[in-house]
Amino acid sequence: MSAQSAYPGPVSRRRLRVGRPRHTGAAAEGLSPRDEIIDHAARLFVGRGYAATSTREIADAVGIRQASLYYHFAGKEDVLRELLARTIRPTTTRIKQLEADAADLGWDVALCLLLLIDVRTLAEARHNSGLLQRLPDVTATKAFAEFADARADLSDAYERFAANTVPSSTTRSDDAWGATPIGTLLLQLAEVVIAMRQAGRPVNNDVVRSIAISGLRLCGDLDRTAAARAMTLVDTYF
Amino acid sequence: MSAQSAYPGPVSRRRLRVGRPRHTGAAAEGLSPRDEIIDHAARLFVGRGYAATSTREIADAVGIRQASLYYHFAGKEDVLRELLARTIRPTTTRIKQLEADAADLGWDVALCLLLLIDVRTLAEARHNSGLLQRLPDVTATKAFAEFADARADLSDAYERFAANTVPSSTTRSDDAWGATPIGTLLLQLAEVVIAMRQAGRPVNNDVVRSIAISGLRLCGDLDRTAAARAMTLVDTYF
DNA sequence: ATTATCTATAGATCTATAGATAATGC
DNA sequence: ATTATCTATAGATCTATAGATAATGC
Repeated sequence: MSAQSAYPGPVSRRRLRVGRPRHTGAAAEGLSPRDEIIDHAARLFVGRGYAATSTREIADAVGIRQASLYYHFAGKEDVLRELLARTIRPTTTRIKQLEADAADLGWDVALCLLLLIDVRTLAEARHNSGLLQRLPDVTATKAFAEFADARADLSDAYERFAANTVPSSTTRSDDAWGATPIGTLLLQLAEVVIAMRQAGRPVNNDVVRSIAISGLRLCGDLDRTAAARAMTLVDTYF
Repeated sequence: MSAQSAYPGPVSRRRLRVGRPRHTGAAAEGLSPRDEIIDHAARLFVGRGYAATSTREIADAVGIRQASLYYHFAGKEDVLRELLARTIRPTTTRIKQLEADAADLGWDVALCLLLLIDVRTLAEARHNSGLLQRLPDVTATKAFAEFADARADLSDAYERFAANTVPSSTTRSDDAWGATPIGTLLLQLAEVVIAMRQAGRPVNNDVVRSIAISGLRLCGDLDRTAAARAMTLVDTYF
């Protein structure tokens, strides 16, 4: 109690940030300014819509002036671009590694791992930003078109993993899904967690496991051991 | 061929509309101006989002000036209000009649009829406007709050019909749905056609029948004859 | 007279840019 | 010097209102 006023000690140690202070004293809660913006934008976009959220509302939430956003992002759509990218980036960045490891792991385990990484990314995002790709005001943007390309690459990866999991001739029964590629179905399977979160249902570990098992079943593989093995490995990849 | 030029006969009969002509010659295609606005607004709201669609875009699509919208609607949100109302109005207006007829029809048939009217309303709307109630920029409006009240009344009606269909003590098994009322589940069952339309899958007669049967199953009734009977009656109510 | 449009515009945004400023880093 | 903010503002919307106008109806 006596020493703390003698010198600028740890008590007043919030002065670790370069740059002019914010007009609200409010500093980041451990996040970089960029991540702060992303976080508040995600909350507002998901809660009120993309087009309906102004850059001013985002800035107010962060505690900075509207114009200060433009130091970190080229514009509102650039914020959206980053948000959309983050919903699949953890998955897409691990495709190569999983594909290389698949010979050792088994393609069925690798496929489950891809699904699990995808599901957990969507499930653990703070604000269900996976929802954004379903909003018409989002799908009308250029940023979405770029995201759609990246998502198509992910769909292709699912397709390759599925093709290696089970001989293609025995994979599919031509049913109501028609000619929809198995990769598309697997990606949509992962994305059911978006609807679950929207409905307010928690995505617990049982749900995550069920999705992995269902993914194998879609490929015609009824063995559950691969899914169980993937569940034990997912943390090392994630 | 000879008499038609002698007097202003049916050939030049497009001059049946009162009011100043539109700057584009474009007259309505059989619709009232109000319905024209509703139709184009639905297409644009569903395709690009509510907040992202300006009143000018709607007016341009209709072929009138932006300000002319305000003769027919109090504002943009009033257009949304009418669009949302139309997604349940055919159903809600028939609740009383169905409830009165239920003693004769049987409550199971009446329940199926309510579901079928609901489903066909959503399925046959030109622009999948049922989707609007899921968009964040829509749910943030006052118009949506009013719609939510009306939709809650519909949910209550489903609840009553379900309660009369099967003795309540045997109705539900307490499963993953927890304490969700059966009326809520039935309404959400009807609304699956929104997602089906969004996914581009056609909502044919088989789908409609399946939904009626599923509704009875949710109530614990495995008899299909009530659903079949409702299918034959639905056109007389719709 | 009534109806359904039109023109013109006010006032409130909203996005983005230009340039100044107040911190820390070296 | 660098970084991250700030202030001020231009220019482009966007919604809604006021009042004029060009049809038909009576």
